[in-house]
Amino acid sequence: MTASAPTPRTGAAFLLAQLGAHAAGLFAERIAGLDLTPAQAGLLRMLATNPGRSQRELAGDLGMPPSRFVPFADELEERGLIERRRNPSDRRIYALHLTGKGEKLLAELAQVGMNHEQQICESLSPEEHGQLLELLRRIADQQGLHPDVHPGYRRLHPKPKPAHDTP
Amino acid sequence: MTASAPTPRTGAAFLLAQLGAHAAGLFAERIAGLDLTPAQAGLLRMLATNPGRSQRELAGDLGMPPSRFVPFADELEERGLIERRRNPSDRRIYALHLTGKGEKLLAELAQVGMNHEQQICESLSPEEHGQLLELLRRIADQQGLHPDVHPGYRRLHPKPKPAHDTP
DNA sequence: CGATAATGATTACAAAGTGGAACGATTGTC
DNA sequence: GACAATCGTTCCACTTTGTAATCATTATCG
Repeated sequence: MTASAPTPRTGAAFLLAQLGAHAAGLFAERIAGLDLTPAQAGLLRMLATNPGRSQRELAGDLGMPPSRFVPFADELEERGLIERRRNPSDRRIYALHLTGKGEKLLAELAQVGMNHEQQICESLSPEEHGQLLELLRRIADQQGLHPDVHPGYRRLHPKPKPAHDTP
Repeated sequence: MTASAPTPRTGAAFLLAQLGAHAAGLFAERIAGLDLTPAQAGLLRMLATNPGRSQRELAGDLGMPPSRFVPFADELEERGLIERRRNPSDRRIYALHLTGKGEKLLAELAQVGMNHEQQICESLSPEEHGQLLELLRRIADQQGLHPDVHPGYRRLHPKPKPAHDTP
């Protein structure tokens, strides 16, 4: 076969971007069954691990302007998944918390995440899966990525799903 | 340290999505110096490896509707990077080709890609880098991903670069 | 202690991005 | 030779996006 390739056309960085978008899209499809977007799921997880933060902080971590965070949180609050609590010492701030319903949904979300993980890593042996995890964690750590947020959360609506059954 | 984690909060799938978005964003910043978006770079590469295809085909691979592909290709043509050639046997079709200028830019792009790869995999030994490549390729292959396109190409404008020098 | 600046949440709004439908031109089918 | 299909393109309504202005509350400071 031919030898020299001008570009490493399938370098690790490109594969990461490609697989990342693929995995993110697949995950978005899965959680659409729970009426959640990736950004919404991300917020729920953030609130679970770190409750009581202000909206501005959360918006910052999600990479979206505060103005768009408001209706974003509104919907989740109307659905009874999160709660806005006033801070008595500083009444400007809304401390966001997960409701019981929100925690329940988060549990379902965890299950979905497990299935998703399995689907993505289907072609890997348990040892290889462990290897991959370690390599990815190392890179993520060295690149200074926070454990809960990724830049893709900026986008609210992934897409309205042109399904495969409507002719 | 604490033991049970309700969710594999840093599973491989999540890390892939996170790192993928990170790598894609970083790459977008790099090629912004060449006045290119990821989608534009993707098209150039597609034309290099597979010239003469129709606009509809290319739009399909890029995941965008033909209506948006037209101005997208227009700009690249105005900049003299690609060429629309009429097919004598079927005058409906425009066969897209890379110009000399386009090939030249693609070479620069390859260089950028190498630097980018190095930056992402900085924390890995050569052996580990090879391991990662093999694992990612296996997954990508099993997930049915084409070697040249990834779903992130759907988006045209990555962002207007909020630089770090303008107060 | 009262005026002023600063911060958080929210609203208003203009600009841009997006996909689907409609339109000529050309080609395949029968 | 009429009719459906295909390609490139234009048109357009709809949504998404970020910035600026607004209101309430708190810190600063003379």
